[in-house]
Amino acid sequence: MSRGDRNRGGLKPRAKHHALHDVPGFRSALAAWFGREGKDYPWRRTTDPYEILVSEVMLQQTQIATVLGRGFYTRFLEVFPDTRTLAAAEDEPLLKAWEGLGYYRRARMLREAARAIENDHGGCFPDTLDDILALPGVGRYTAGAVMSFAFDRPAPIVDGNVARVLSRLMDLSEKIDGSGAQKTLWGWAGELLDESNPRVHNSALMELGQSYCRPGVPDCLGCPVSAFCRCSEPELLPIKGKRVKMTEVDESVVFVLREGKVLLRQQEEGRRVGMWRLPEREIEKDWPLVHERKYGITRYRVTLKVYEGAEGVEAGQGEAWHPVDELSERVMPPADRAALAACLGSDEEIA
DNA sequence: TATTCGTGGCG
DNA sequence: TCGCCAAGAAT
Repeated sequence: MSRGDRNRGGLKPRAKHHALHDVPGFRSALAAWFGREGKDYPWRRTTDPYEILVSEVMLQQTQIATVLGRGFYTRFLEVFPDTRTLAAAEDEPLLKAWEGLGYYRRARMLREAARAIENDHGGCFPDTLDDILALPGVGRYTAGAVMSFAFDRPAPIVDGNVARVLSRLMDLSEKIDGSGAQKTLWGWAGELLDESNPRVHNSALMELGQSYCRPGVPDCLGCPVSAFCRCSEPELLPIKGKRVKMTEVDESVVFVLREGKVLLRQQEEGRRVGMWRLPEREIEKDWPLVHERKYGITRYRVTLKVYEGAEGVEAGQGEAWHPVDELSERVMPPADRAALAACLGSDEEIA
């Protein structure tokens, strides 16, 4: 018995309809379900385009649970309630509000977007697709999201959720990474879009992708649009390209505690620019290894090795001594913060 | 087109 | 433990 047979045996109903042949039927089934079961997120309680944009940028490649559960969204809007305050933000408070979210370039580009709105649009958030798309850090998806969620204007969106939903719904057999498949997906999103109700329609499509039509094995029995779904093996869709292999790397850094201060180095360029880290150094033979931890960043599997430096260690270029009781105010990557906490907690053991 | 950019949670 | 990957965009 193949996986397809088992699937047809009861898990996934066979499609009776075709979404593109009964577009109104598909739209109403989707919207009706969303009306019943749609979740209540903070960004669904506002139509302020700035607040919507903040949520969308935060949610790029980041799970709702992270943004919501750890309070990033609410905290960010408290510190930067509008484009004017964000446009004027200094690096440190900006990155502090983003610390732990990752992809820190997003924060800088969000500030650039706020500056563009202040400088090029007189502080008034643009309400056309082209103008929103022109904002830094805003691509096709985010522009469509702001258009539909904030202004309730018709613009299709295709994110990971929608791509999964549509690839299953239409039984898309090609890899979704390619430009051809992307064009197809955006085309479907545009055809299916309910132009009289874009906010609800797009919200529903995305939420379907995170609930019933989730990655891996979906819950087709509860799915409100299963009658329209053409695929027989949803667990095999969408088809994705190969992932880059992880590369093992070591980072040897030094921990020095002197007169209640620790030595840190500010990242001058590249990833995590502006953030304070334990200084990478040539390690002397007699420095003891005091802590070791692994973390992943992009395609690297990093082993962070912390050695306790001896008397002679001095602050070099870009380095400074930071009082231990002020460390919470510095902007640091979670790995460095955790390593530092472990070193300060117990100087000797290797955690 | 392929790669880069973070982090945490989950099976 | 380890691979997978989540409301993408820029280069």
